[in-house]
Amino acid sequence: MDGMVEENGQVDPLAPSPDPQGPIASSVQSVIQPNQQSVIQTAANIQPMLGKGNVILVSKPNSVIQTTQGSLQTLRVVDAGSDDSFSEEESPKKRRDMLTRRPSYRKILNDLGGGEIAEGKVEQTSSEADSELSSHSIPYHTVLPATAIQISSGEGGQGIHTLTMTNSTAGGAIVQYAQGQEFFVPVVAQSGNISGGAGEDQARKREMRLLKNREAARECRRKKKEYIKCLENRVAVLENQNKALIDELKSLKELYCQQKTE
DNA sequence: AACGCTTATCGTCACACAAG
DNA sequence: CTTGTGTGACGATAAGCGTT
Repeated sequence: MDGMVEENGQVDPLAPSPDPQGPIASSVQSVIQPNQQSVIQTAANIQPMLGKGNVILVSKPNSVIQTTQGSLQTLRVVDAGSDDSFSEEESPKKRRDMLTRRPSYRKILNDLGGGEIAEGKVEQTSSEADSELSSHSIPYHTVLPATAIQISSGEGGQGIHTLTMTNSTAGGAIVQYAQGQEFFVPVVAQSGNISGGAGEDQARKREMRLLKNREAARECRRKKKEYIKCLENRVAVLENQNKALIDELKSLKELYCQQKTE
């Protein structure tokens, strides 16, 4: 569990881990209902799900973190603050926005302080980038290993960054890198052909847009998958809660009947 | 092995929306 | 208004699987 519980009750898997050691590798995804006692469940093979120093914000005490092995984990209850909480009197519009609109990728990046990609982001290996670029007929050159240059982008500065090449063509050249990976410089114009006409410029822009959109689509699908996992997990959690409440009601009824007959 | 079906994944397009 | 981004929709492709 490396996400902060959002004010709308969802655990944002993209949120930064409070653990300074970085995100936990597990991918527990849970949904916590606002203003109610909640249960966080983990998959059977994921434990411990909370690293030391992780904080979960819930607005109700007595919430439970439960694993499928039946073990409970201590939950540090922190006052989430009234400003961020999801009050019952929230306007329907705002409430709907909160429930239906997930934070944009840009906002997530801003929240992360400068471009940390979520832990689920699959870093593009050199071979993948190779096939990616070659499959779209963009010639490229391997320039140098990434370890030769260090670029700091604040805490957790990892992920794909876009740099602008000063000696590039008007459209600029994209330099993508991932930690430990190589740099690739897409060559969109052959040497001596840099001053190409408007048609080439259009084609270059289109190529850039397609490349960006391709990556955006990937990211979008990844987030969508996580969101669906969250919903599925929520179903499981609510079913368990429902079952527990039914059992509790049953035992209370029996107890009541026993006392009544005595 | 060949075929058909299902499912997952990917790239692209079109559109809505936010920011400048 | 322009530009950039996120996402739904659509088609193409590959992989897995059962049937013949």
